[in-house]
Amino acid sequence: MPELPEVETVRRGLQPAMEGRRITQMRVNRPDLRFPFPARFAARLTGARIDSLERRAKYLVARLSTGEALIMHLGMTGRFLIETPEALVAPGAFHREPGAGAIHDHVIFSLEGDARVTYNDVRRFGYMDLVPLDGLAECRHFKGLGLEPLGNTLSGAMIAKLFAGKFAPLKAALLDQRLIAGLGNIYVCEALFRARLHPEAPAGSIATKTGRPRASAHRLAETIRDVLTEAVAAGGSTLRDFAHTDGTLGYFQHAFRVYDREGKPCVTSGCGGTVTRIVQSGRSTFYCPLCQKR
DNA sequence: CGGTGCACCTGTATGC
DNA sequence: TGCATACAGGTGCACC
Repeated sequence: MPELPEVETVRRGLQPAMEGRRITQMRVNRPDLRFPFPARFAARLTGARIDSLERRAKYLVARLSTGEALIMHLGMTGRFLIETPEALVAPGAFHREPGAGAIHDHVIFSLEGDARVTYNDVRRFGYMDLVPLDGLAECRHFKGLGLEPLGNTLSGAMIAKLFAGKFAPLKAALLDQRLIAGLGNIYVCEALFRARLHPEAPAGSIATKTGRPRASAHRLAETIRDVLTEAVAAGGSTLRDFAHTDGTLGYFQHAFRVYDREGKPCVTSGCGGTVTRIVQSGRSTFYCPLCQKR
């Protein structure tokens, strides 16, 4: 469930259960997720207080009282079950009937105040790591990460500078976390549609030869910001994997204009186009061939 | 170096 | 019903 809006939604859901609380017990049910857990993972977390829970791009970052940070990436199917005495379900978490299957529960945090947070990940593309707090930005996960699209650095001028001279398609450039960090397949499709830009156009085409922004670069910066802001406000998107959630996870999927709408009419009034699906670098791209120009 | 394609893993939907 | 195939929100790495 994990583009920026979904991760931010999860962060907000986990915050009350985790922030300011000490980890009293860790259960780690396997030696690895996508990567092996770091050495003595459970021991290094047990007894630590979580001073804050933050987000960087698609990562969750728990700052710990031990001088380390717990970094969590949700991959494709990572999600959290949150159980606290105050509420059995929190925004951004999934819900499960008591006693229901737990075969993909990989990590369980027990926290002060009888709170419990369970990390569940069917495909295990997610991972967790512990890194020193000092020099967090230089750790191997964050070094080389591009700009935060909801920060104050995203602008038409900045995107033009990043994309200038690139022949990779816009779709690929927007998915490249080294340039802009946090977009994924859904929100790239949606932002390109809103900016009326063709996903196969060369990334460099939004800039002049000298790297100055064209009008399309400004449009793109604005639509990225807009779609992410709206999605965060909606609590992210809930896709097929989460059909059995209780609905607290978000409803932005109802606002998709192109994603997963192959064969449906373009929503632009008077356009008359049909949403089309193509495959770019092995992943589905949805777009309107009439609205979106190269 | 820039760009592309596949591998990683499990579950579900679809078609024969 | 059974079985084969395609596809799914991500990304690290091998390869041209």
